[in-house]
Amino acid sequence: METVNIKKLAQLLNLSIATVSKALRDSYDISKETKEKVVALANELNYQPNPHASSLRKHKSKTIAVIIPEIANNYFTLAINGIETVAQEKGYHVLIYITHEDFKKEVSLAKELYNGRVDGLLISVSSTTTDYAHLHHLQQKGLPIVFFDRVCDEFETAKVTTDDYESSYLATRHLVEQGCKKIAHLAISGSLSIGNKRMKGYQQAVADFHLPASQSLIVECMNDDEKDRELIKEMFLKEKPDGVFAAVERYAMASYDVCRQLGLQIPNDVKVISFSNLPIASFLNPSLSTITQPAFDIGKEAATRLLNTLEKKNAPLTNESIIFRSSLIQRTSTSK
Amino acid sequence: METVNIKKLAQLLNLSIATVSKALRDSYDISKETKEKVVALANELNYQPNPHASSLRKHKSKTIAVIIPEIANNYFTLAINGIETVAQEKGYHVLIYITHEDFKKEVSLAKELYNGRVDGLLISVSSTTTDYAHLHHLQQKGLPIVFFDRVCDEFETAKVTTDDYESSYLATRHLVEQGCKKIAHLAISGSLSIGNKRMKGYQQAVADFHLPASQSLIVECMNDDEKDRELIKEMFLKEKPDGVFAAVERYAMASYDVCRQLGLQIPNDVKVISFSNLPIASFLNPSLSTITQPAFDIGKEAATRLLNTLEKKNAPLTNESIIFRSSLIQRTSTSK
DNA sequence: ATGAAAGCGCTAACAC
DNA sequence: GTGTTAGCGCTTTCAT
Repeated sequence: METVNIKKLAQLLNLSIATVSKALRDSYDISKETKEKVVALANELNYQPNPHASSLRKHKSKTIAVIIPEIANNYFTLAINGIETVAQEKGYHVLIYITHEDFKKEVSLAKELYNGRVDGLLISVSSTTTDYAHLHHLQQKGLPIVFFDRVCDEFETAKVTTDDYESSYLATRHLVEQGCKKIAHLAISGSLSIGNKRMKGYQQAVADFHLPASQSLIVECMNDDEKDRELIKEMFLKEKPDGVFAAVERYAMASYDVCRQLGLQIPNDVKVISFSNLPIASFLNPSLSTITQPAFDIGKEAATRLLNTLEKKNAPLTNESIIFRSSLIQRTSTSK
Repeated sequence: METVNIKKLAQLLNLSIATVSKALRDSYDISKETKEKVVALANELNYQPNPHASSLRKHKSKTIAVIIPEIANNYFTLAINGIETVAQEKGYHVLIYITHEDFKKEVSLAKELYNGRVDGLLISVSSTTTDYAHLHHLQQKGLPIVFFDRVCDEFETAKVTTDDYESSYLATRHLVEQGCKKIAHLAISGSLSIGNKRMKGYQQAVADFHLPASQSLIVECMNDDEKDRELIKEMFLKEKPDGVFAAVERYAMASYDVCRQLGLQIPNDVKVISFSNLPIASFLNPSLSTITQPAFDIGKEAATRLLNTLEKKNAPLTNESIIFRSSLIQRTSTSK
C-alpha cells in the first residue's frame, strides 16, 4: 500500500512540504503555476489527504455522529436520508450509532465521542433515557448537539420536532368526528418528549369532547412486539374501545394483528389512526389513516443547523425549537 | 474545552507519557500498581484517547464504511442493523454513505476512502455502476472490501448474497403452480448481480414450464416511481399477464397501484409475488406473497467477515460466496 | 519497570 | 512566493 502523501508530492516536485500543503488548500500566497503543478500531480497520483493527520492537527474531523434508538423504522430511515444528503453536500462524514432503546448503550456511545472523534452530534434519545448527564458532559466539552424527534428540553440548543401535541389532538378529534365514543391510546414511553406530548394531545381531546378518560384506555407500550400485543389485546378485551390512536406505527400494526385475532373489523368495529411514515399505508388492509411527519425534512433541518454552526464558529446553537407540521391523512381505517 | 490527554495524566501522576500510554494499553512491562493508579485517574477524569492521534500513528481507524444505494428500503435497513450490531460488539465505528443509485457519487465516495479514513468497506453497488475501477483501486491500496447483496464477481473477496437465482425460479414456479399462464417480470437493472440472477431464474422457469417468453413481458424498471408505474401499466395493458414476479418490493407496490388504477383484482385477475423484506407484508391488501431475505443476518455475516480479517492480519479475504437462503412466504396475492 | 525520543501526515506561524 | 519548523496526541523502539 504505497501511500502518496504531501511529502512525496513535495519530493517529486522539488518543493517544500509547506508549499504543497498551501497549494492544495488554494492559499493566496502561492503562485498560480505552482498551484497548477501541484494539483496536477496530486490528481495524477490520486492523492487524498490523510484525514487523521488533519483532524489531529486542526481539531476538526469533518464528521458528525447520529445516535438513534432504532433503524428498522421508516421515520429514522427518512431522517437519516435527510441528514446524509446535507452531510454529503457539505463534505461531512456521518457515523451511525444505534442504541436499540438501551440507555446504557447510549451512555457508552456518548463516551466514545468525548475525544474529538466527531465535530457534532445529532441525537434522538432512547426511550429508557431519563438521565442526561452523558449528553450534558459532551455539551460542556464543547460538542454541539442538535436534538431531533425525541428531544430533551433541558438542553440549551436547537431541537427539531413535529407538532406532536397538536397532531395528537387532531388525530383524536378525527376519531371523534368519525363517530368514536371511546378512544384508546397506545402510548410510547412517557419519559420521552414525544410520548408526553402525544399523550397530552390525546388527553386534551378526550377532555374537550367529554369522552371516557379511564386510565385503562391507555396502554403504555414497551419495546417488545409480543408483549405489546398482549397488552393491547387485554385492553381491547377489557375496554372494547371503538377508536384507537397509536403513538407509533408499530403499535398500529400490533392493533391490526390483535383485531385480526379477536375478529374485530377495522373500521366498522374499531377505527385506527397512527403516527406513521409508512410509504405504503394506502396499501394496507384496511388502508391506514396516518399522521405523517416530514421526516426527511426534519433530518435535513437538524443536520443543516448543526453543520451551519460547525462552519461558522460565531453562530452557536441557540435554544430554539424548530417545529414541522405533520399531516393527517385520512384513509379507510377511520372511515365511517 | 479543557482536554484531558495522556500528557496531562502523566503530569498529574509524575510519570512519563510512555508509561501512561503503556499502562492504559495494559502492557506487560508496567507494574500492577502503576497501572491501577493510571487507570483510576483516567476514569476519574473521563479520559478518552484521541482517535485521530492513534489512527495516525497506527494506521488503523477502527472504523468501517458502508456504502449502499439507498436507505429507505427494508433490506438495507435490516442489513445495516446487522452490520451495526457486529461493529458495536467489536468496538468498531461505522460510517454510512448513500449513493442514491448514482455511479458518480459512488466513485467520489470511494475516493474519500483512499487515505486511511476507514479500515474496511462493506458495499452494495449502485444500479448504475458498470465500471469497478474505483473499487479495484481501493482494493489495490490494501483496503479490504466485502460485498453484500449487489456483488461484483470480478473481485477476489468475500461476497454475501442470497440464493437469488433459485428463489426467482421458485417464485416463478409458484405462480405457475397457482395457475398463472403468462408471467411478467419486473426486473431491476440487468447490470446488477441480483438483477441478472433474478432474471435468469425467471427465464429458466418460463422455459421449463413452457410459458410465453415475450421480451415485452419483462419490464426493466428504473429508479423513478412515476416512470416505473408508467412502464408497468403499459406492459399490463399490452400483455395482460396473469402473474407478476417483482424483483424488488418497490415494483410490487407499483403493481398494486397500477392494478388499482386498471381495476384489476389481485389475485383473481393477476397474482403477484415479490422479493420483499416488508415486516408487514401480511397486512397489505391483499397480503403479499414474498421472497424474504435474511437481511439482518446478511449484514451480520458481511461485517463479521470483514472485521475478522481486520483483526487478524493473516486471514486475508478469500474469493468466496456466502449464500443465504431466502424463504418464499405464500400469502393472498398468489392465492388460487 | 520506567523514560526519552522519534515520527505518523498534516497545518500554521514565522522566517526569508 | 517559498521554506523552516514546531507541534496536534499518540505509539513504539530503544535506553536506562
